[in-house]
Formats: sequence, structure tokens, C-alpha cells
Amino acid sequence: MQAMSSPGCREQAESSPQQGMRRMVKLAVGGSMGGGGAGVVGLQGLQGPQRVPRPSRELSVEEQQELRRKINSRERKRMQDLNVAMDALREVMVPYSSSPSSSSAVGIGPQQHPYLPPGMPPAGRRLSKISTLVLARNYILLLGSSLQEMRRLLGEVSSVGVGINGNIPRLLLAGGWPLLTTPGQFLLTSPDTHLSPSKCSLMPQNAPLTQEEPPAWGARGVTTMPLCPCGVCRIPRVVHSTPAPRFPK
DNA sequence: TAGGCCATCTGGTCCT
DNA sequence: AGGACCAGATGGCCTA
Repeated sequence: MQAMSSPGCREQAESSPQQGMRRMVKLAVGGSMGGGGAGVVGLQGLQGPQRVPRPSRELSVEEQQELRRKINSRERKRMQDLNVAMDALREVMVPYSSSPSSSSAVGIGPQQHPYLPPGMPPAGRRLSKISTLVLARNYILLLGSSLQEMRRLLGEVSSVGVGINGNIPRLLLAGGWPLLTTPGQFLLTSPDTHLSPSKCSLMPQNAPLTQEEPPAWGARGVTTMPLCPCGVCRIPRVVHSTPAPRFPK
């Protein structure tokens, strides 16, 4: 799985409870341990008046160890779930996630993506978490821009009375989606201001518009559609064949 | 070897 | 009270 993608496979170090316990016993004794410098003090260690109040019931060493093991397991599970979600996001960003650990990238060789933002790792290497998030954000913004461009074109067609029976779906022309970016940033309501190639958030400033075939955007569970016709992003629309769960919280 | 990235442990805080 | 979430610390692995 993705959590095991790290060559070191660190999970195995603690997969055996005994080893984890050894580590914790060492911690409880008071030595500086491996993970968690902030955790030098064990559960029973905080005794100052300003610290967390003691539990109403003193726990035995075994109970403390069991509790700590339980908490660690939960935290590990939480982080693993987070990594699963991160890998799912990487799969959408297939051209960049081509490490052997990413099953979706099998068969995709290293290649330079023309829209790779500065600072991104070179193609052929697994995307880091931060790169995945940044790229996903840019991709979302680009999709919003494409949608606005499509609306603008439909509006032009509508203004000259051309269309299917002269009718354009109102929803497409309404442009009512809240295409807000992060607070303080621009609102994607004016296509003219955000759709020029120089404004494309995924495109390097000096990258020429080519008519070459785009990289293979496709992943397991993802269907690639024809290219966006706007000619700006040239990124295919992505449709999930299997809707992702919503992870209710 | 330094730096980047990551998994894990841990204590604290917030929420239900 | 218990679980979720967060951030700091630490050590391992990998690459340039």
C-alpha cells in the first residue's frame, strides 16, 4: 500500500507491539527516545501544578502501556487514512506520480509535463505531499477557468442566436458557481481576466502553446474525456467512474 | 554528507 | 471520557 511505499517501511518497526513497548518503556524510564522529543515525559510524568490534572484513577504500568499503545494505533491509522486520501489525489495527478509505489502510474514513463509549476519535482518521481496539494489546487483553479471559458463561448453563441433550437441551458450561462479561491484572492467570474495563457496558473510564463498530444492523463477509476476545447489549458476533463467516498467526519 | 521527505511517537487541545 | 486533530521532535531512507 501507499504507507509502505516508503522504502524504509518504517511501520514494520512498530508493527510488533513488543518492539513498540520496548521503546515506550525506555521512554518511561526517562531517557530521550526516538520519536517525540516533546514526549519525553510519560503519562505519569507531568506532576507540576500547572500541568494536566492527573486522571481520577491511577493507572498501572500495564494500563498506561495499553492506553499509549491504543492511542498510537489510532494515530497511526489516522495518518494512514490521510495517506490513502493523498494517494487518491496523486492518482488524479497521474503524470507526476509515477513512482513504483504508485500502482496507478505503472506504464507511465518519466516525462516532463509542460504545465509543471516551478518547484515541482521532476516527472518520474512520486509527488511529495506538499507538491500534490499545490498541484491539485492549481488544477482545480484551471478547471474553474475552463468552465468560465466554456460559459463565455456559449454566451457568444447564444447572442448570435445559434444553438440547439436557439436555446442554451440557463445553468451553463448563469455562472453562479461559487468559484472562490482562498480568501483574499481573485474570484473566477471574469473569464477574460484569467484565461489568457499568461494567467494560467499551471502554465509556465514562457511555455508555448503546442498542439501536441498532452500527457496521458488517466488512472484506474478515472476516465479521461476529450481535451478541453479552450486551447488554454488543454487538460482533459476527468470523470471518476467510481465516485469517491465522502469521508463523513 | 547535507537536505528533503516521511513515519512514528507523544502531549496538548478541542469536540462529541 | 474517549476520540479526533494538531504540532513538535526524532530517526530512517533516499537523492544530489
